[in-house]
Amino acid sequence: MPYTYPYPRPALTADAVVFTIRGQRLQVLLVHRGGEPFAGSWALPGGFVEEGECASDAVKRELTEEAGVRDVWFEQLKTFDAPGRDPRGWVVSVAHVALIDSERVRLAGADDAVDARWWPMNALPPLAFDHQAIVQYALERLRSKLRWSNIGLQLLPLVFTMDALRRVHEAVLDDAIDKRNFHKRMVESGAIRDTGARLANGKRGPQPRLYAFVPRTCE
Amino acid sequence: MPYTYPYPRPALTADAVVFTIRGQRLQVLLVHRGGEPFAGSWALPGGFVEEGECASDAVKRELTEEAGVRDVWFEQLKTFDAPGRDPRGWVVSVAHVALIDSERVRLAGADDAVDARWWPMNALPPLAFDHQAIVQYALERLRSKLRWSNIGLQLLPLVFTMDALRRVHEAVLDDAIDKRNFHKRMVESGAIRDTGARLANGKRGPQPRLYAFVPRTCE
DNA sequence: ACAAAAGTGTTGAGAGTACACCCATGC
DNA sequence: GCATGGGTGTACTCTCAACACTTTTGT
Repeated sequence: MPYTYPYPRPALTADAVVFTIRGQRLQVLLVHRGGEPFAGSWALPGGFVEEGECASDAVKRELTEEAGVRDVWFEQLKTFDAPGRDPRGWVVSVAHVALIDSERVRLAGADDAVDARWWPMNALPPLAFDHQAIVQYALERLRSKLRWSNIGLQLLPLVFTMDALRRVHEAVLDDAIDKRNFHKRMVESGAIRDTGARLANGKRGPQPRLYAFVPRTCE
Repeated sequence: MPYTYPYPRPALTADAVVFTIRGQRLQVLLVHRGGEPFAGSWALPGGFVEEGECASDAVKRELTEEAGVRDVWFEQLKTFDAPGRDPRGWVVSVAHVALIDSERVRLAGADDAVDARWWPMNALPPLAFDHQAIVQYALERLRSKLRWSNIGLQLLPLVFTMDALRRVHEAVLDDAIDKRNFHKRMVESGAIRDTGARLANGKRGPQPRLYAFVPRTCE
């Protein structure tokens, strides 16, 4: 390295706000901190960025390690670097938002000595560092993206019923959505495709159609 | 500091894409690099973040030093951290977008040994590092914000004519805008206020009204 | 038969877009 | 008086929101 910096350097972490839908509620993945600081409290999954990788690589690593998932949609959210946000010193966090279908997740859980849990968005425990603010910011981003993109599909399996998709939107936006208008909007947007198959769910009523993503631009 | 990190740390810089309107064209502030790497080529204004400050403080410093302006609107854009983006090693940049009225600017210029210049957006020189990509990303952000916010006002002096505001939008979006529809939209949005005064510009035609910001939420 | 769930169409309001002429002032 | 630039209104289209009944299937 032919040039040098006479500057002090921050530690760099990558954190992820991982959303999913469980029980028709929007939930966030949190890990229980074992070590100081904030030992015993809950925090966003994340970790240090290593030299030679970028923050999004680090997020990919974290998601694989702590949630056992690959090929997850995520994007950079914002960098949080207020002085004093970490009592250990100068620690800058590149926060990300990730969306996953909860069915695909296998939390690291007890076997990995990592205590990771889903928490409903409207009943979060106290969070370490400035993670509360990060989660709020992520929620706003998710909501605004949901309104003008097909991002909601990332929270569902590859095929899904129209009602499931609508419940995802309702859970994220925390508001009721008219069934007919929603159906029309989704079909006309071209984002989803009728697979022709129907779900035999054994419930009363006709068997609901199964839809799939149209594998186009999603971001 | 009771805790330590056994991790290598990146250098942290804060860069700014500073937009202005000059000659009815969208322009970007660039500085001529004196030292290696990329000596002699053009780059975004920016510098290292110091311990105890955050990236946005660093941007404020830069804007004061290199453009002689205070109280400038800016926001965080995105963090760029691809390995190899800086030949000196591991350097992470928190990029920002800033908007200023070019009349307020006093470029550092020759007296400060900093060679800073405005460049029209559609005729940029080759840029150092990944700054080309940062500028493109900033332009997209600016355009999308312009469509649904009053951010364009930041590019004008405190009072301005309706035509000036429209030319700002046209310069940023690179598209012609209908005069009447624009006028209606702006007035109805409540973002601007007729000051009652008119501009005596000595040109033919009636004296144009002068408008001012309504000092509300701008972000 | 009845209860539960899925599917579907119309109407009205508001936003946005296209479009042309008159008036004020300087020369 | 004429050339330049500022200022304004209407009609159409499209999007979005409100709103209820019929059909299918399980019990």
